[in-house]
Amino acid sequence: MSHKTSSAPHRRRAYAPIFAALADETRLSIVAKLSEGQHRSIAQLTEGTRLTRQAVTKHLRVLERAKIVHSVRAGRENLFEFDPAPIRQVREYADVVSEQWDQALARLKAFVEE
Amino acid sequence: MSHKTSSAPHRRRAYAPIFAALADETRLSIVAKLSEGQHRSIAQLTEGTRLTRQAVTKHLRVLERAKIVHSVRAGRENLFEFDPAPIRQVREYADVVSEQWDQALARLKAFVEE
DNA sequence: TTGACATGCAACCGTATGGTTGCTAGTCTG
DNA sequence: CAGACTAGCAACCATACGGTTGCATGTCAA
Repeated sequence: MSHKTSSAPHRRRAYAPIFAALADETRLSIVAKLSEGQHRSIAQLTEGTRLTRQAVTKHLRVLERAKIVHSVRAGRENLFEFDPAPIRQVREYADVVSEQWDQALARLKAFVEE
Repeated sequence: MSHKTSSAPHRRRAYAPIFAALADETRLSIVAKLSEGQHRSIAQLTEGTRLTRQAVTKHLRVLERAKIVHSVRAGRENLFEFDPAPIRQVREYADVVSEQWDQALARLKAFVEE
């Protein structure tokens, strides 16, 4: 085995769906709100925006599919909570790519200085 | 000023377009290839995939618009190179959200333990 | 100069996406 | 129970997206 052989479940390259879920301003602000720690109902999350509740619901489903968020029924309302794992994967992706790039630069520098 | 007041240009919340550019497997593999350090022509980048050169070109334009990549004309070919700044922004985003979440958990824990 | 090669441009296509509206169905509360 | 509130479902719409094909253009090399 070479490096980093599944220290965490990892889900091998499922980055695109996560990025897709984050590729929308509305969704980003929902994530921002929920990452504050408090769970919120759909109505609450709709409040700030000038969108319909339905639109917000759709966005929440997208975030839910990407596991960035999960919902819990509480009586008549549906409370959404933040789930940190995918965001950590995003960070991991950025780290891997950045590191690969840095190493490439280092090799280039070493070659030029010879 | 509170914290981290523009240590870099920062471009204040333009995360969504970056995530959108990364929300596609094809584009992710292009990024993976280019972050190895070597610049590549469109034809070269098309080689591995079973896509048309045109499709790859479109993906490259998307990455270009997001500043993840830039192209340099070299005779009859167009060489694309990786640009690390947006990926660093991605990492920064993940850091900010993760930290906010961690702090929320810490506050909760402190409250419970009181 | 003539191909062969590397791209660019434009039109076209099917499907996904972001939003809306209208209507229905649980769930509290007075 | 009745009304108010929270949410789900479905249909519909315009536009964006991923891909393709066809044709034109620029460039290198024999």
